[in-house]
Amino acid sequence: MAARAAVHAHTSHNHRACIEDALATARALCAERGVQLTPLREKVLQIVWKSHKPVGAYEVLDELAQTHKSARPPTVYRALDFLMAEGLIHKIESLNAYLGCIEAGAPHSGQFLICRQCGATEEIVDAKLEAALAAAAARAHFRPERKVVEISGLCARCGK
Amino acid sequence: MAARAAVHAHTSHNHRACIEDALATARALCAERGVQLTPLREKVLQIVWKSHKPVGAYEVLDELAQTHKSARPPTVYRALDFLMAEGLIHKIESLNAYLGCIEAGAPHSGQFLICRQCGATEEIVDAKLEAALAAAAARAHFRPERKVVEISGLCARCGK
DNA sequence: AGCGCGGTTGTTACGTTGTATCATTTCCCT
DNA sequence: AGGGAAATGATACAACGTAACAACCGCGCT
Repeated sequence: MAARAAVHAHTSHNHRACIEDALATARALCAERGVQLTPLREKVLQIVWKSHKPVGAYEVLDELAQTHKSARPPTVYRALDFLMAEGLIHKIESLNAYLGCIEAGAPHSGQFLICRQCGATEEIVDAKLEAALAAAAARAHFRPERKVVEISGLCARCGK
Repeated sequence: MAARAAVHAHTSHNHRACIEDALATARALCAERGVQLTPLREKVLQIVWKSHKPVGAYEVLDELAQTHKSARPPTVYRALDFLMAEGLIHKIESLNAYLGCIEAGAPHSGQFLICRQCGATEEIVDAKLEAALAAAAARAHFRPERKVVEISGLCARCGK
């Protein structure tokens, strides 16, 4: 799959293309892996990608229900679980909300900058930070499996 | 307040002393700050410190209700909010649970190693990791306020 | 065609986590 | 004693998440 151009949550960009890019990547990945990106799952992925702000499961449900009358909580959670398992979205633990992954394909725990003012959340990939996490775990003889890194504060735009 | 000896969640230690130490530190800190560590709040703090595993709010409620018949969810959440505001406990976001803070006094966002097997959760203080977090935020011109770092996996004992 | 099977979705009900709101009590200060 | 701020009591509800079973659907097999 083509590497997606780095898009910053707080900068303006063609978000329609941003969504399409994410969906195309997802379709390619799922085809390659032999897993089913069903219409329902794709719709949920699209809803999560509607913005660069984490979106709650029940917010997804409300959106989904507009075109999919039978949608219920399990409908949404199953789709979200699938998308997380395939590394297409992340859960933001400190918000109980979900965000499209900018590096789909390489399964990873993301690192996030969450603006408390505007809500925009940027996924960052920082090798030094990753190394520091690994080193900290190693020092305690701890075998890491999942790493949650969520920095809340003010983004460049809101912090001025 | 005296610096607490570094206690590792997974190593055996005199946990009764561990609790007493935490409570004494809390009493001293609150007195110094002129805030009220009421019997109710102290009881909640003690319950959170019962183990080195994060404890859910409703688990605290069940314990508390045994001696405090009028306890309700708001009772517990208010006490937990107070203890967090004073830096005496942390919330573990990925578990929706609470843990006693080993560095009470210096308000900080903790860094945690959470064993998925035994549940023991160790708070670590890693300057390099802290620096990496700050650097990552600075690179994005992001002003950090709260940092959530939770590494899940297997502790030294369980990972053997 | 009919059958069986795994994966997906539908459906109902419920469990867990967290809050809003207002009343009441407590306790200090004057 | 009275007034006010902080803390707690009490009721109700909102938000987040899951268990369990039924129904459906595509596909390979005979």
